[in-house]
Amino acid sequence: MSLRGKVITLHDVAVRAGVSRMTVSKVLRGAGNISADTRRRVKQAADELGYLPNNLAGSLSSRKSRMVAVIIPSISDIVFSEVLSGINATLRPRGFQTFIGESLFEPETETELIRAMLSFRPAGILLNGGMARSVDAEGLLARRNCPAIQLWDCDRRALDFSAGPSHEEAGRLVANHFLERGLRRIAYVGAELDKDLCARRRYLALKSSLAAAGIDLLSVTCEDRPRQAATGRFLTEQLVRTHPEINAIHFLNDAMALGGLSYLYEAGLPVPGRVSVVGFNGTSLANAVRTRLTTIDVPRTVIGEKAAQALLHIIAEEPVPDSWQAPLELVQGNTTVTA
Amino acid sequence: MSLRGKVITLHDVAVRAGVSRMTVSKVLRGAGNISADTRRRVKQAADELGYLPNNLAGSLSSRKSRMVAVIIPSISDIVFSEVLSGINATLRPRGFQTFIGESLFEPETETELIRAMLSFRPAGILLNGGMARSVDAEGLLARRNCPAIQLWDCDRRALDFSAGPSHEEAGRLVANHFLERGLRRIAYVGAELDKDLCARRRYLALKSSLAAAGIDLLSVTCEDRPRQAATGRFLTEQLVRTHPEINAIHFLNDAMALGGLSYLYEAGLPVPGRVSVVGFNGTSLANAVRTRLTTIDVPRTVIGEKAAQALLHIIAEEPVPDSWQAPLELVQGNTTVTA
DNA sequence: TTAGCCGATGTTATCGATAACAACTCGGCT
DNA sequence: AGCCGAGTTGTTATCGATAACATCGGCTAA
Repeated sequence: MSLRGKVITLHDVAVRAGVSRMTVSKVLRGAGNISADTRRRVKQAADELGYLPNNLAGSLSSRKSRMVAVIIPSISDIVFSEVLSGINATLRPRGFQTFIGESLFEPETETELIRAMLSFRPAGILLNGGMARSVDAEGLLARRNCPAIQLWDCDRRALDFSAGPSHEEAGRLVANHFLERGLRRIAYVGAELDKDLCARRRYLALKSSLAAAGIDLLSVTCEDRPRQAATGRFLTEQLVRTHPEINAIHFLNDAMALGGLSYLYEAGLPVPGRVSVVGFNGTSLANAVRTRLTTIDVPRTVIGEKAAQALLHIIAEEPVPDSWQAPLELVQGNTTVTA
Repeated sequence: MSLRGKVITLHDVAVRAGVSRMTVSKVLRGAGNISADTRRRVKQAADELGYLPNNLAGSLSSRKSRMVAVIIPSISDIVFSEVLSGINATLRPRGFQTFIGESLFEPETETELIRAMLSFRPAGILLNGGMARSVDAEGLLARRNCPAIQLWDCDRRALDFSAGPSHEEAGRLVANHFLERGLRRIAYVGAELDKDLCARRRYLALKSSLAAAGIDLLSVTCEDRPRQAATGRFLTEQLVRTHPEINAIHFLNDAMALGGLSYLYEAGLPVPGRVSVVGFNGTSLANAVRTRLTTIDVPRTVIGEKAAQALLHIIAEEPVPDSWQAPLELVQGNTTVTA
């Protein structure tokens, strides 16, 4: 704490403006009835002194806060950053500031973040559904004193509100897409399914939908590599080497699918002639040029907006439903044939 | 604030454990001399009640905190997320929690974030250098009461410590790379240079290095599109249409370079035969497969680590230098010819 | 025996704000 | 004149913790 000079408090502003601390507090919060003249003097004094309110004291006293905690698994994953931008777009104009924590899909890290965030008594907390949650974290959330909202998962309702897609529906959509095109030698490529339970749910839905059609889904996954392009490429190479008969692949997300595609191109396996590919998320759609990946588009920004709106309603003590299910759209690209 | 039952405070734990509040406080912080028996009783009581310390009160009273504020321009930009992971890797084991804010390169948003973060009296604040900063933000930082560290910019020393590359050096490196290969019809492609002052500095260094060699740099930029692949592609198309003579392009970052490359391939312009391409950051190196972009690799994670280490030193009141300059390496790929 | 010290625990004041209510001014009305 | 109420400002208690110091047995050393 390199203190540079004296810390300015309400008291200093009050002395300078020639009023009481309470009056300063009211002016700066815009509360109560204060004469225009006093308001001006107080504001000027605060400006001149460079007064910065101490939120620790303010929130402690009022038992209110305009801070919203958001805990996401990975800030580098475009999916979550777009959800976040929807959240920010909704909350900032209402005077709330979001503080973000990154859990890296680690339950212990998530638990520590929840503890750290809740101990600042935020106005609300938004966290990602569909990841393993520690017993401690469950306990913290059970005794929370602010609204809590689940993001990215609508299958498993939890907390005060859930906003996200049905991952089971996503798995079924992919299954139907393959089946409609007569593809029967199907593989799934993913990573970190022990951590990303939403992805796991998509996988299981795909598997069981195919099983219902008498098809056995081959899965190639690993738990110790990130859910990214390089991993998609690596696993695809393994898959093609060991199971050359495969003619359709569903990837955990678009990033992995693009990595897989790069290998397929290089290996001279025509897409979709020889192998059909489907991703998930729709993050690739923005930059799609030569390769337009067939994928399931998820309205990422809207999910953030809906979650934030629900939070605002709960704070305002207005009734809200228990969830919002994000619509999914299977977008036909050129990595699978048109039906 | 959906309060669920009573909020548990130190008082409740104290009553349950049959000791005073102070004793509970000491036990839970691991401070002072408390008998093993008392410690056990207090911990058990806290567990049973599900006690969660109120950081607002604690930090207010002790004037200390283990929260570190990090404000980055964009959480979706891999560059910053890797810097952040270096920060987290260093701070978390030391018991600090980072709270992240996203400024979107907007000075007003950054100002509000600085205000919001500082009003919680963090143990330190890390912010991105090289973006336009409002007068208000400068004022807030000037009167801050915690160490402040600048990330990603080492040319313009500021705050208590700066960790980042010299963007001027980067510009010169690219200029030399082109000159050594006899390339003289050179263009720069970038976006949002009014916001991203580091990129602007690289651009200016490139421009003046080339000018010194008698070469006029052509620049194709736009201020209202993001610094991403799609923009790189769009601008490259414009560039090629209007200036077909160009035979070397430096892009603001790797993402834009990859976008540009996708257009060059499609347009049938061989790389590097017809056009040489250089990026910046090194983010593409991880996933590089067919196309290995020539780029300047920046040790992104290390920058975060150095910044965090400096913060820890300052907090411990140990002396630190005023900056750490990140080494830059121009990595030869296959988008420029080998010298 | 008794001063002195140590480990263990409690007491009091304080951190910097806000809630709730008290008090005061002033003009208008009866 | 005296009362009322709107508008304005101040007083007191409180939020939930920690710092600093006080207290209190018991045990050691002179």
